Amino acid sequence: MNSNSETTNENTQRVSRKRARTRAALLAAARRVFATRGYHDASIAEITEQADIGVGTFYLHFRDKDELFTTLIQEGIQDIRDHVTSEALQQPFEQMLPAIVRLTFHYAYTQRDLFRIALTDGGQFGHKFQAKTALIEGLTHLFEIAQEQGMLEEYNSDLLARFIAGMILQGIATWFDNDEPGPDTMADQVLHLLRYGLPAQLLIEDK
Amino acid sequence: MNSNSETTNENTQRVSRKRARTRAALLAAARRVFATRGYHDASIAEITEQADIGVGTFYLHFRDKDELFTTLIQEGIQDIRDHVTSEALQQPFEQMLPAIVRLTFHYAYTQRDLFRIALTDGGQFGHKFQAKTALIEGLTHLFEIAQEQGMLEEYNSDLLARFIAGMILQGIATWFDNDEPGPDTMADQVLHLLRYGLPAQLLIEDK
Amino acid sequence: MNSNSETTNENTQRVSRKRARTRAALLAAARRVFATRGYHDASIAEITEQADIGVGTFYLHFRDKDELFTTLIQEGIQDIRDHVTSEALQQPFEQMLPAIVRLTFHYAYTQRDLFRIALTDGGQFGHKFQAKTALIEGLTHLFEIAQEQGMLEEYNSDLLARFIAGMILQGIATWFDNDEPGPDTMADQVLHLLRYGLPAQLLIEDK
Amino acid sequence: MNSNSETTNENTQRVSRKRARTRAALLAAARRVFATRGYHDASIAEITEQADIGVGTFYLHFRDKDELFTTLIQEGIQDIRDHVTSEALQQPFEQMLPAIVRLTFHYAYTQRDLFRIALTDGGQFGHKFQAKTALIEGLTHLFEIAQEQGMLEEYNSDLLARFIAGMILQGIATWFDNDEPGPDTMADQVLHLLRYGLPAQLLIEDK
DNA sequence: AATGAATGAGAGTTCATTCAT
DNA sequence: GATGAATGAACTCTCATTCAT
Repeated sequence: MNSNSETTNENTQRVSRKRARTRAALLAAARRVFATRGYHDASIAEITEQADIGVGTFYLHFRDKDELFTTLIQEGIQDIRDHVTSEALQQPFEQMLPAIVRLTFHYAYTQRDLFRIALTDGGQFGHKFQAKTALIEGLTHLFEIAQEQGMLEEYNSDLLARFIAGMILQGIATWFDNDEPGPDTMADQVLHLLRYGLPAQLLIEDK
Repeated sequence: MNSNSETTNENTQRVSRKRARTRAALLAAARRVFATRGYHDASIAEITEQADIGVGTFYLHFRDKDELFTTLIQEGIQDIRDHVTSEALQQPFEQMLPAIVRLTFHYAYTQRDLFRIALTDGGQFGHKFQAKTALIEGLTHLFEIAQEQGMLEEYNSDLLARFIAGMILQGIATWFDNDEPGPDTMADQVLHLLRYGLPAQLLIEDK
Repeated sequence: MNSNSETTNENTQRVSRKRARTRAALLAAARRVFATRGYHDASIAEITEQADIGVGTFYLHFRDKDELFTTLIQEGIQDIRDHVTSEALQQPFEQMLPAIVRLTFHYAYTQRDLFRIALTDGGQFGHKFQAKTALIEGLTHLFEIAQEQGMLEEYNSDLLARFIAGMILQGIATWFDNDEPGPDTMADQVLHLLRYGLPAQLLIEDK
Repeated sequence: MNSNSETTNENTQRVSRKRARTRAALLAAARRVFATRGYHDASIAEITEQADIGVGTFYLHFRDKDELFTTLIQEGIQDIRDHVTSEALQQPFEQMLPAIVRLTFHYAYTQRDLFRIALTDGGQFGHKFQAKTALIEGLTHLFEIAQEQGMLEEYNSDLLARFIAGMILQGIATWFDNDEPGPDTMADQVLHLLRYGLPAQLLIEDK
């Protein structure tokens, strides 16, 4: 009996490991295919072919193409978010914004293909999820704390978060065509702009 | 003969006016349909139906769906670009950046639906054209001139242009879900950030 | 202008005649294919191929396979019903039941393939429509009138209608395997049974 | 050895009891699923799920879906046939027809779901088996004996059997939508019609 | 020039059946 | 013997595009 239940257990584990491997193969293939073809021109057939599994198997793992796409993006973004969050939280509060900017550029650089997919095709998915949402939320949270401490009084913290997210995402989008400059330069430039702004001579307005 | 050629001429004009009206009806219908359905779920049939013309007629005006989309975006963007450029050029150089920011927000606000289309679905069109391209180019040009005058020495002007375009586009994207805050507040916040940056307390880094 | 509008009118008519021909070709092909394959094993591809039109064209005429099937049966049944009804109504009331039985067998014999389809596969369509419904309704109506005149007091008129419809349909079903005996013999036998019943010796019951 | 072979025997019995239970569970589940979904929309997956066994196990008991369906119907019909036959044979010949009619309605009423399946989907199975076949055969046999005894000379006994089977099956089909009236009333009405026929006033024909 | 019926390639999806475990 | 993940043929249906009228 003991051996029997152990065998069953082993089998269960083996089976679920196999399942997980198939799922992972699908996600990896989807990443490649979505990146080269875009969401709509990517066919399930091509994805399963690249993953070297049968078409029908796809539907054992994902309800449909939408769910595959959503899962791919969300798991990828979640992964980055987890890393960025845990590392940024090791910083004292004053160093957190630079940390977030640097870490986001850093991880996004290693996952440029995922961002290409998310930013190119993600918009079609009714804002349910978005690559940018996580970033905006994190920054908003940070700025709200800063406001409670009397800083940033002139700013709407949500807008501010969006602007900075916009800068970062535009920086990431630069890598879709060109791998240079790398994440460090990107972060330097963004942080310099945030710290010093532009020369007053460029910002004259008469009312 | 004279009268004959005049008649022909009149006919030609009438025909070309009719053609132009049909074309305009198609573009207007496309704008509505793309905005509600997105590029891929918009069908030529629905567009022609809304424009109250036959399906076949569509192909007398546009080679295919892609060309319609591209034309719609490009003409819309060109229109805004023309306005922004001509008005900004009336400013002295030092007031040009604020003018561009304000004017871009201003015109984009009146054309939110076009930007929704361009930013949501535009990414799929292999970077051939992009809503952001015009903006980035304009800003890059401006910053290059500033650099020639010895300003912005610490910045890569192309990157700087991208970051600021990113801020503006993210501001515009805010309007996809919510009409508030309006273009003036948007511009104020962006310009404030560019002028004063963030408090040094939020930007401490130890090396 | 006159000639112009006439031309348009002619075109419209020609086009709609063409449409009708295509639709008729589809119904005829469907009849053949459903008869040989049964509803579920009949594919749209085979039907359109037999009708010598493109697959897509099918969907200009029918929403889906269900609608084609339903239409096929209903138009066929309606056709028979119209004939039977109009001819039976020319009879005095007392001769109506024999007329209905004879006419139903008569027309059904010429449309055996349609009944094969309706009776073989029709059951799957949630009783929304049925080949038998028309017949049962007509008979029920007749028997209700007879009851108002004091006849058939021992009978439930709806049940009676069903039983007689059952006999007739079973007679028709006989032709699915064998063309003999023809409609006249069928009607003779049914009417003889209805008129004289079976010998009392076969129907003894002790309570 | 003795004990060993006994053990083997016990095991064999246990295994075959288990097998039988699994088979019965499959048939019961199939009955439910076919009744609610119809043959084509019933999936093996749903049947095995309801039977609480693995999909693969299904194929250890039945060659395919067709065999399951055929077996389900045939075993059910055979069961009724056995009961009806054995009970009817206890009657003297003259009472046999009423007995068959009553018993058939009686057993069919308790198995309405099976008849729904057989009559709704059975037609698709190329007349290999049919719910009605058994009934028609039995009646034909009866009428042939009656004919040998000089009765029913005006009738074709096979046709007569079909007509009466048609009445009974139509009566049973009434229960698919409505549980009323019960089997006794059904039998009463059928037997009354067979005994007395319809009033001559409804059956006038002029030649 | 304008029309819209017709086209058919190609998509997503299902499910009876197999077979390694 | 029992399992259920994997399979892939086959299906229905869509829609950009064509072309006879």
